[in-house]
Amino acid sequence: MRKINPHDFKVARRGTSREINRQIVLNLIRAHQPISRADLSRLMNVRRGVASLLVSELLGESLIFEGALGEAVGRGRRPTFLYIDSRQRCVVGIDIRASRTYIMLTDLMGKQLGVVSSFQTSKDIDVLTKELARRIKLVLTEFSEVGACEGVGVVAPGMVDPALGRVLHAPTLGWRDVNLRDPLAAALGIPVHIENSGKACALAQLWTTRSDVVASGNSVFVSISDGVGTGVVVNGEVMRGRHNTAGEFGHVPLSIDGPRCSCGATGCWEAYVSNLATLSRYFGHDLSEGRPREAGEASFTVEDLVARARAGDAKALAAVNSTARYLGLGLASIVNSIDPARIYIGGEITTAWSLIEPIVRSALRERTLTDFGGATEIHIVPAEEHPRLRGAVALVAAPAFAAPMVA
Amino acid sequence: MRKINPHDFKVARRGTSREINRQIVLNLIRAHQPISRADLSRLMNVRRGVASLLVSELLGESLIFEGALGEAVGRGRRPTFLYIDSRQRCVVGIDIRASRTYIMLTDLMGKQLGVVSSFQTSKDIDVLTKELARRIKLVLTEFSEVGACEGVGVVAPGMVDPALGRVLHAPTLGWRDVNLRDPLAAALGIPVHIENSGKACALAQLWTTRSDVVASGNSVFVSISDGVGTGVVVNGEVMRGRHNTAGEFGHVPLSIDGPRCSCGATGCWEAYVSNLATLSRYFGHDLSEGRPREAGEASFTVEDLVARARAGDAKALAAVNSTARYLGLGLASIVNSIDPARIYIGGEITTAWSLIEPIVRSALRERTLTDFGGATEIHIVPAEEHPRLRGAVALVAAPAFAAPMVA
DNA sequence: GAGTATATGTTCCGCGTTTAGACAAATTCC
DNA sequence: GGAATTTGTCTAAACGCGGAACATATACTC
Repeated sequence: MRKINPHDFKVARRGTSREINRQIVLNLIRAHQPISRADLSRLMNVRRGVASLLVSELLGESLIFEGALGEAVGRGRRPTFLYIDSRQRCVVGIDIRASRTYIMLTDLMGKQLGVVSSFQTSKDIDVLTKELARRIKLVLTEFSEVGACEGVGVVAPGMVDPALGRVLHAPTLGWRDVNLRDPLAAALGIPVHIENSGKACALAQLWTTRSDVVASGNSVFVSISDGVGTGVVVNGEVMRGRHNTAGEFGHVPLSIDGPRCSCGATGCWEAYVSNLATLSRYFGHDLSEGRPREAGEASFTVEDLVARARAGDAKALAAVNSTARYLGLGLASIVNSIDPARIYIGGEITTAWSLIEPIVRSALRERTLTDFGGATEIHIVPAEEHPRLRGAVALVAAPAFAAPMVA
Repeated sequence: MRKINPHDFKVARRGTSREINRQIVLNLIRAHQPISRADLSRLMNVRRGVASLLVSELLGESLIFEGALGEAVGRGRRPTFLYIDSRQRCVVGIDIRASRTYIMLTDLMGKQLGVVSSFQTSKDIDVLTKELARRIKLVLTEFSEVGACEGVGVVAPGMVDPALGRVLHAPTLGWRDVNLRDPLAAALGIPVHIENSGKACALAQLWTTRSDVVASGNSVFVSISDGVGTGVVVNGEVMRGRHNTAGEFGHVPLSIDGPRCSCGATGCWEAYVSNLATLSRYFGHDLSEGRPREAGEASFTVEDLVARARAGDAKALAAVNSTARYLGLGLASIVNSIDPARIYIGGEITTAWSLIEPIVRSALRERTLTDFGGATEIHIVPAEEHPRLRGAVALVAAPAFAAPMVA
C-alpha cells in the first residue's frame, strides 16, 4: 500500500499500459528464456495477440532475438524461442577501492569476458579519470569483436549521488563532492553510471537471483573488507534515503563503549568485524591507520589467518571465532530492523564460513526477536564472483529492465 | 528503479490507466481541497475532459462531493469546488495496550468525534473480543447521527500479520497466533483491520503529513512507552519485511553488555530509553517486571519525573538527561540505516522535549556519519494527538487512497 | 499418404481510455 | 449589451487491451 505523492506523481498516459506490459515481457523473457510468445501470453494471462505485438516491439529495438524453434510437447506448431539479446553488446565494470581499482568486461547479462585487471588507485581525481579512460579504451579495442559498449558502471566506497554522478564523500579516498561521471563519460563517449559499492552489490544480487521472495521483498548485502559496506533492498528497490546514505549498518553500534572506529565514533559493528579488527585481535594490538606495524604484519591477510585457523592455530581460530560472534550479533540488528528474506555476505572472512557458520547463527539467534528471524537465509558470495564488479555492471544493465514509474 | 518480480506481477489491463489516474485525482483532492476540475487538469497536465470523467466516477461512488462555487480570480465561469466526502461516514480506532484498551471515533479523514474512552485490557482473547464488540456498538449507536461505520482499525503491540488478521506474537499480552480480526468483524458486521502499533503510527503520519519529502521518501515513527515501538516507511510504503517484523529498532543494541531487556537479550535501545528504564535510573534500582516496587514507585510516571526535573530536582533531571542521551544515540542507528527525511517521536518522555532536545541532538550528531544525518528533522507527536489511535483509524481510511499495484 | 486434431503466431474488430478540439454556460470588463 | 475569459461537457481520433477468427506448422490416426 504505497502513498501517492500529491506533489510528484506520474499520470497514466495513452502509452502507459503498453510501457508496463513491455517491461513485464522483457523481464519474463529474462527470467524464463528460452520462452515462446504463447508461453508469455499464458504467464501474463493476456491474449497471444497482445504478447505478439509487445514481442515485435522488443524485436524491433533489438533487445531480444528469435532463436531456434523449440520442440513441440504434443502435436502442433513448434514455438519460436525468444532470448534477451546480449550479443554484440558489452559493459565495463569499475571497482574503485582505496588501494587498487579493478576493471572487468562483461556481456549485457553480466557474464564475464576476459580477465579482471587492476591498477593502483590514484587519489588525484584527474589522474584517476585519465588512467581509467585509457585502460577502458584499451580493453574495448582488445575485445572489439564482442561489439559496442553499452555503458560503464563505477562503484566507489562512500557516499555517492547517482543522479548527479558525484562522489559526495569518500573518507578512504579523501574525496569530497567529486564529479567522477561526467569527465569519464566525456573522455569515453559512453554513458557512465556511478553508485556506492554496497548498494550496487545489493542491486546486482537482486537482479541475478531467481528467488521470488528476494525479487519483490527485502534483502541486504554485507561486504566485509577494510570496512563494512552494506546495501539494502526494500520491496525490490535499493533503499537510498534522503541523502543517499541509507543502509550504513557498518556504523550501527554493538557497544557504544567499544573500540574506536574509523568513522570517529566508538563500538561500531565495523570496529568489531572489519579485517583490520580481526587481524588486530590476532596480533593482540591495534592495527588501525597510522599505527606502526610489526614485521610480517603488513602483508598478513585475513585469508592467511583463516588458513592458520584451519591448520589448527588456536590463537588464529580464537580471533576468527570472535569475529564470527560479532558478525552474528550485528546481523541481528539487520534482521530486527529490515527483516530481509535473505542476507548476502561477501569478504575475506567468508572463506572461513564452514568454520564459523554455527557461531554466527547462534549469535544471530541470541539477539533476534523471533525464530523466523534467527533462521534468516544467509548466502555467502565468494570473492571469485567479484560482487562489486558485478554490482558496477548491474548499474548499466538493470535500468533497461526496471519497472516503469507510475502513479 | 524497482525490479519486476517475474513470478508475481500485475499486467496492465484496459482499465489500469483509469485506475491509476482515478487514484491520483482522489489524492489531489485530498491534498488540495477545495479544488476544481480545471485545477485538477492543470495539476495533472491532462485535458479537462479527462479530469471531468474521473471526477464524475468518484462522485458516483460518493467518495467526493461538489461543494459551493469558488470565487473567480479574473473573469470567467466560477469553478465548482470538490471535497473528499467524509460526511456520514465514520471509523472506529482501537488501541490495545498491555494495561488498557482505548477507543476513538473519527470521521473518514481521521477527525476526532466524541471522546476517547478506555477499559482494562483482558488478556483472554474471547473476553476482550466480546467487550470490544459491546463497546464499539455502544459508541456507534450513541453517535448514530454521524452515519455508517466504514470500518474498525485495531493496533496491537507485537508481531501482527495484517493479511491474515492475526496477532502472531504479543509478549506483553501473552498472545501467540491469535485471530483478532475475524471474530470481531463477525460480531460487528463491519470490516476490521489490524496492524502492529508502530507500523500503524508511521502509516498515520505518512498519510497526514503535507511534506512531500516525507510523502514519497523514508520516515520513521518511534513510540516510547513501556517498550519502544517503531515503524518505518520506505518510498512511501510501510516496511513489512519477510515476516512482518521489520522496523524493530527497539531491540537494536546500544551495548551488547548493557542492561537486560524484556526481550531476553541485553543492552537493547529499549532497555535504555523505555519509561521503565528512565524511572529505574531515577530510583536507582531495577523496576522491571516481577521485581517488588517500593512505596510510591508504582504510580509514579515519567510525566511526574519530567515535572520534578522541570521543578529543579537534580536527580530527576539527571535521569531524564541520561535517557535523552541514549535516545539520541539510538536515533543515530536509525539515521545511519534508514536515512529518513523525518523522525517522529511519541511517548511520555517527549513532554520534556524542550529540556532534552539539545542533548538528543548532540548525541545523534556524535554517531551519525554525515552532517545531513545529524540534522535529520525530528517531530514530536504529543500524546493528545493519540498517535496510536490515529494509526488505527488510518488502517481503515488509507487503503482507499493508496496507489494501485502495477507491474 | 491423406485427414484430423492441436498448438503457435498473426490479423482484424470491438471497446475502453487518453488526446485534441469544439461548444455551451457563466462571469467580468469595457 | 458585447467581447473576452474561464469552467465544464461533449465528440471524434488515436492507441492499446480483449476476444475471436485465420493461417501455419506439427503429430497422430486410419
